[in-house]
Amino acid sequence: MTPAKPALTGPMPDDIAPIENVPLRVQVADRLRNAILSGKLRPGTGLVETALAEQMNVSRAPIREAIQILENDGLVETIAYKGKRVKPLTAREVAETYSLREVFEVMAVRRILENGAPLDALYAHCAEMTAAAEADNFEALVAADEAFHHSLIRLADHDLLMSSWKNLYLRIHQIMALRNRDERNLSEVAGNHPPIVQAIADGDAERAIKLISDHTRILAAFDPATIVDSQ
Amino acid sequence: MTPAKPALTGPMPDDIAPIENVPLRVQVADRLRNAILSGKLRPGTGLVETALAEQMNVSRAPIREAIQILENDGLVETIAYKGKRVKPLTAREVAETYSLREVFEVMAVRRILENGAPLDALYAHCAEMTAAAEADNFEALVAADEAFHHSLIRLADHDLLMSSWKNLYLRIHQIMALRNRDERNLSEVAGNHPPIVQAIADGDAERAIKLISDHTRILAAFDPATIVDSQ
DNA sequence: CTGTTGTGTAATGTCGACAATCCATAAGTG
DNA sequence: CACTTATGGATTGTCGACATTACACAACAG
Repeated sequence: MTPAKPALTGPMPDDIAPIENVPLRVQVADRLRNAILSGKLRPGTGLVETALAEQMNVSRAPIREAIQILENDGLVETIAYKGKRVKPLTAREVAETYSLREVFEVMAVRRILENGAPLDALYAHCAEMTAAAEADNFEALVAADEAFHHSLIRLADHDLLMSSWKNLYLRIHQIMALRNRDERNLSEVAGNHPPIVQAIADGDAERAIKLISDHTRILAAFDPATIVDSQ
Repeated sequence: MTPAKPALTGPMPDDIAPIENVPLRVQVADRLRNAILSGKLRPGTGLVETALAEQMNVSRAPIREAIQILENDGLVETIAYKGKRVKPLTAREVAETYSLREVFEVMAVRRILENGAPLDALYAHCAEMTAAAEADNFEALVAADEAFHHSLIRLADHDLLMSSWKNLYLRIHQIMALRNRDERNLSEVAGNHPPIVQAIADGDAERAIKLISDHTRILAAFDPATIVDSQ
């Protein structure tokens, strides 16, 4: 069926890394996004195109487009002829972000219960969390927690929900970076998740929804003083 | 308390219409958005910057930024170095759009029930719908329906929900424009709404949620043949 | 001193030109 | 004939320069 191909085209290490042709605007957007999400660029900080352009050694065009990308992400806002700045983060916005997240995750659980889905990934991330908690590794716990919730959304098999959730989670990253290190008991956080998976596995809709709902709501508690709301 | 101000600053007709300084990119984006939402630009249609620029007598910069705005709205997608096009609309996307809308509206009802809100606007829009149905005015009915749901979301007092819903509703506009005129009985559509308001007024959460849920789900029914999905 | 009016500066908004990339098609090669 | 390699055209990506706007501050008038 498939005739032998010429020998010249030998097997090639397929991780030779194709040359990524990432447009400048994307590179710029990624750098700025990282800065914002890591809290290095605090809410209210002004973003001046010319300054950024000079700093990054590119023209203003990619900078403008990058900032627009971040605007789409909801991380930056523009005031015509005045300037662009990292979107201020009010206590209200934080609360709204978490409440919408709750709705998204409940929706995911509902869909998983209705349509079914393999729960292996969820179990795996639970294990990761437990391990991280025992090792007292905060970073790892946070990563595993995000992986858990990401998997939960993915299993819901709903592209629009996924993209909406991802977009929302950007702000959650920002919020987490801005607020003081959570002094919650690590093992408590880790312990919250397995019952959720169990309830889903049991097909117990009411319990699963209540658990995921409570869980995301608890995460919403935050210290308002850490949020910069500069004008 | 307030000293009399100099007479020179007399009362001024306050509808003197401030000169609107709408950036070109916004004008372009609005025009393109209208074309897409009204179905004149069908999904899959390629958007060539140079052509648009010449056609609208502006340079490519505002065109690019306008297209990016539409990308944020989820109406356009870009393929690097290849082109931009009106995002194809698959049956799956349509279904996802409506299911997410359902979740949003249920969330709104929940919040209204929890926090309370004046329902006058909802009653008013119900009346508009009834009138439109009696006059057999399809356009007016659609407008009133949107106003009803918009008010519902507004009453939930949740900015993020509002912006998410608005963004979602853009696609609903597009879908409605693309699919054949709904042959549903106008008065039936109009009649769906008052019970929802009544249930909210009664504080009957379960009924209100079921009604709004059923209502939005019914709207999701569509004729797949009318959706263009040109690869 | 209060309020108005000018002016300058800094930022965004817009433009036209050039560079980089992809795709299709044709030319070349064993 | 199968496959590779040029080549051309079309499209997006990037750049630097100029236009427009808004704000702050100074100068001025009542």
